[in-house]
Amino acid sequence: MGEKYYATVAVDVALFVILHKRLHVLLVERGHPPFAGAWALPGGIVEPEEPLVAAARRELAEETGWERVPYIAQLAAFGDPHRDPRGRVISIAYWAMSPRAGEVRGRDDAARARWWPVDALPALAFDHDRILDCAYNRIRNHVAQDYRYLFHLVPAPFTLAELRTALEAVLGRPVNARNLRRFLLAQGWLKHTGVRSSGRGPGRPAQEYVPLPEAIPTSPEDRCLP
Amino acid sequence: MGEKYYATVAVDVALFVILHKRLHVLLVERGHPPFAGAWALPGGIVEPEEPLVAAARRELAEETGWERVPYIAQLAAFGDPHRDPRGRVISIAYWAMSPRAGEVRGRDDAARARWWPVDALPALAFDHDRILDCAYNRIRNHVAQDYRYLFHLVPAPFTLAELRTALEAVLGRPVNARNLRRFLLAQGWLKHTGVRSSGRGPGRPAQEYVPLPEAIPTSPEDRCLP
DNA sequence: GGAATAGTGTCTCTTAGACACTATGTA
DNA sequence: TACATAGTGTCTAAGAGACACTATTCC
Repeated sequence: MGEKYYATVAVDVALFVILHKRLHVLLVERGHPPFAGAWALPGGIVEPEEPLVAAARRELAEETGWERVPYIAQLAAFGDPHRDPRGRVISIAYWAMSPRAGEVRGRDDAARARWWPVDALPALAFDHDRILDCAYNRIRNHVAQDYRYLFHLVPAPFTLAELRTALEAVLGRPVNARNLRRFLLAQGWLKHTGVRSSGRGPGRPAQEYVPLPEAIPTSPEDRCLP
Repeated sequence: MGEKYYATVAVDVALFVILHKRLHVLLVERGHPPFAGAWALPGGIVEPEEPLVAAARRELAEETGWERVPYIAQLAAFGDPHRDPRGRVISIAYWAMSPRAGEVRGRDDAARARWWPVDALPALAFDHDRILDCAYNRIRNHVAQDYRYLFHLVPAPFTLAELRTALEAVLGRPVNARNLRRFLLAQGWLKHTGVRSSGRGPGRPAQEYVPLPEAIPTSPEDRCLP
């Protein structure tokens, strides 16, 4: 294998959050061609000495202004020969989750960044619709298989109802409250903080919980993926 | 994103088969530096106009002499800045399965290719031990979650005992024959071919089955991954 | 007959689903 | 009080695990 052929290597990131009881993803508006004015996943070129996941984190930080997202994992490589009209670009896609869903500032004042509900997306640049499809599948499957991933989507301390709302947002279907409660409490993942949330509208106040540190899934970064 | 930086893009493939009731993977002996003489996953550079999975298939065909493996899926991208001493090489790894486990011929007479049991591997070139670790995890998780993947590891027609042997090889632990049989027959995945295998040693001959075409998992190639 | 492999009957335990019920807050 | 949300008791059905049993072949 002689280094015969070179391609551009980029990263793109699908960052998911829960907003207004719905699953949202971060998109940025492109300021330059190609696809100027279209919405796209945050991303960019990998630097020569930069690990892939570091590039993903850097691009995310540049778009959000946040220093660190608590969970990020590789999604897949997208390398269709003509996915970028400028030439061959292989994109390593990542997916990430954050319990913070506050203001995001764009890369500069020209570029806008905002949260979009995953079930009402705009048209996307490049093959980002495919990437996002893939990422959405991934987060659903992961969360469905291990509810502990919810701890990265819901800020602690949380009530069991908040966990359920997040789960329903990710799965896109209602979840039986009784069964979820029974399951979560049986796992021993949660520490009960005597505190009760109250004052938020009518209804009985709920108990608040914090996840045990060892129950929080660690970010695989670029380690082995299941 | 101006095309500032270029890297070499390669593919590597972990092809799994069942051999002598054990899970094996295809490795090739490197003929040239770096890592001359060491064993490595089959792989090579992606051509300019070549889709990634096509490159993976091509490299596999060159190493095995087989035209087509029935299942191949993307594993992950490995892009550590110094994983290749010659410079920056991003490798897109694939994993594949085949029910054929016969002779493989090397790329040429100089390069050897052979099957290695996954639980007794030699030292590997580059970061291929990490890739293979990842691939082994992947096949285990996939098969454990959906036994239909076994149809790509066991040549049809097969007996339920053959399926069980393959499953045990992949999972690395014994599986209860009664429960597996009950489960498989309940799924309606199998068509009973009246044929009975016989003449192979002592014991009652077993019924033979063929998987229904719609029960055979299709190769995702580069479509969305779960 | 004995060894080896294929296949069955059936009990238990765990878990998910469903749903009616009670508890405690706000307006 | 009515209403909304939190939380409990409990029946049911499905599936996994275990294990003793029968069936059919080769030697």
